[in-house]
Amino acid sequence: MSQFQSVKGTRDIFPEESVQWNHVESVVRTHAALYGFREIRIPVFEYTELFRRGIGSTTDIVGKEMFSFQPDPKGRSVTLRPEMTAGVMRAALQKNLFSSGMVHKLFYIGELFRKERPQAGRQRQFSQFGAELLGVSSPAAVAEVISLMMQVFSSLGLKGLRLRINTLGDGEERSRFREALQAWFVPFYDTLDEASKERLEKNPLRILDSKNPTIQELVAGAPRLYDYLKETSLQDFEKVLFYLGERDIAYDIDHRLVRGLDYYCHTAFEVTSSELGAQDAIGGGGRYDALARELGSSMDVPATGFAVGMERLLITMERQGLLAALPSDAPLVYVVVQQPDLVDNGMQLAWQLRQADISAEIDLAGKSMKAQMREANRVNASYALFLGATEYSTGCYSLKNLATSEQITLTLDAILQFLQERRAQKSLYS
RNA sequence: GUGAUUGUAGCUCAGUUGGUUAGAGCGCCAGGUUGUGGCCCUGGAGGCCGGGGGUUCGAGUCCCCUCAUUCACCCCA
Repeated sequence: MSQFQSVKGTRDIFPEESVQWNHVESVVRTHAALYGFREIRIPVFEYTELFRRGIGSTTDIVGKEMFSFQPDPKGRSVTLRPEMTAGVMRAALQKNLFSSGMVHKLFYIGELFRKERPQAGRQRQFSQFGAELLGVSSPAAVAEVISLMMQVFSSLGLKGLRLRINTLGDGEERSRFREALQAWFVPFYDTLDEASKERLEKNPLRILDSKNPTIQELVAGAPRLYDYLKETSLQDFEKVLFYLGERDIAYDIDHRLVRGLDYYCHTAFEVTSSELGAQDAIGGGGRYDALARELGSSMDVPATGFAVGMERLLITMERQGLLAALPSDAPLVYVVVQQPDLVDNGMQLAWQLRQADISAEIDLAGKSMKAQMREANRVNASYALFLGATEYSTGCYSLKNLATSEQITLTLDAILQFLQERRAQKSLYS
C-alpha cells in the first residue's frame, strides 16, 4: 500500500495501547515480587546452537521458524530468541549461579521472534512474560509457578480460562512409552495424515494432541502414558494437584496434553482462552529438569517455568472488556493563552505547573483560543487554566473544571495548591 | 511452507449489468459577535480506488502478475 510498511508479522503499539501494556506489565511485576521472583533481562539474540540444543532439533521452532544470521563471515551463527527459557538457563549457568546449590527465582518480560505465517494471536515478533524457578524441582516449586501465573490472570480480571495439566514422566518412562506408542500406531500408519506420519518418526507424543478429528478417534484407543509411570512419578503429580486444590486453582487433567518443546518432563500445563481463535493457548509451562544437561552443564539444574503470550493475553482482556476502564494518561491542566503576546508567559506557566508535579499541556502551534479549548477537550484535560491580559496584570488566574464548567479565580500559589490536591485525589481513584 | 480471504479518504465502509467532475458516517480544520471546549449548524481540506500489466471507445468495477491484510492448516505463547 504505502512505502511505509512494517515487516510482515510485526506491528506498532501506539500510546492508547501502550497504556494497556504498561498495566499488564505492572501487574506482572507486582505479583512476581509477591512470590519473590526477580527480573532478569537477557540478550535478544543468542548463539544458534543454544536453541538447537535447548529446544530440540526436531521441533518446528528450531527446524524452520528461527531468524538466524551470521554477524561476521567467520563467526558463529546467531539467532533471534524464539523463546526465553534457554537463554535464561544459559545466563544462569554462565554466571555459575548454582555452585552452592542455590535456588533462583527469575521473571522476564520480553520480545520473541518466530518465522511463522501470521494469523490471529500469532505474530513474528511477539512478547511473553514468564518466570523460571531454577535449582530445585519439586511439586511445591511447580505449584508456586502455576499459582503465580494464575494469580496474574485473576488479578487482571480474566475469567473463564482453562488450566489443563498433565504429567509427562521422567525421561526413562517417556522413552518406554514412546516406543510403545510408536509400535501401537504402526498398524494404522496408512490412516495417519501427513503431519502425524512425520511425528510418528520424530516425536510420537505429539500425535496425541493432534487437532485432526480422525486422529483423535484413533488416539482414544492408544496406550496411555499413565500406565508407564512409576509410583514416584505418580505421587509427584498427585502432590502438584494437591497444592493446586489447596489454593483453589481449578484445573483439568488432560492426558493428551503434550508440550511442544523437548525439554519438558513431569508436570506440564497450558492455559487456554475460548476468546481466542485457533491459537488459543495463552500461557503454558512445565518442569524441565534435563535442560541444563542438554545445554552441556556438568551438573543437574532442575527447573520449572511458565510463559504467557502478552498479545494473546491482551486480546482476551479486550474481548472481556477489561481494557476500557484503565487509568488514563490525560493531563490535569491545559494552559489556554488568550493572545499571541502572552505565549511566552504561558510557557512559563506550564513549566511552573510541571515543577509542582502537575501535568500540563499548552498549545505549541499558535492556535486560536477556541481551538485551544477544543484541544484541551480532545486530550481530555481535567482543567483549563486561562492566561489573558487580566490574569497577567492581576496575577490571579481563572481555572475551569472542564467536566462541570465551574470556574474559579485564584492566585497562582492557590491554584498550584488546589491542583496538587486534585492530583492526589485523581491518583487515588485511578 | 499449504489453502482461502480482503485491499476505495486518518478510521468504518457505499460504489448499481464496466460509462461523464469517486460518495457517506465518524475524525480533522475553519467559522457561528468581540477572552472559554464538549451538543448543534455551516463551510473546508483530504483518495493516481494497494502496485504493475492486459482486455475495451471507456475500468474502482473484467483478466493476469505482484505486494500487503486477514483467517485456517502446520506449530506454538
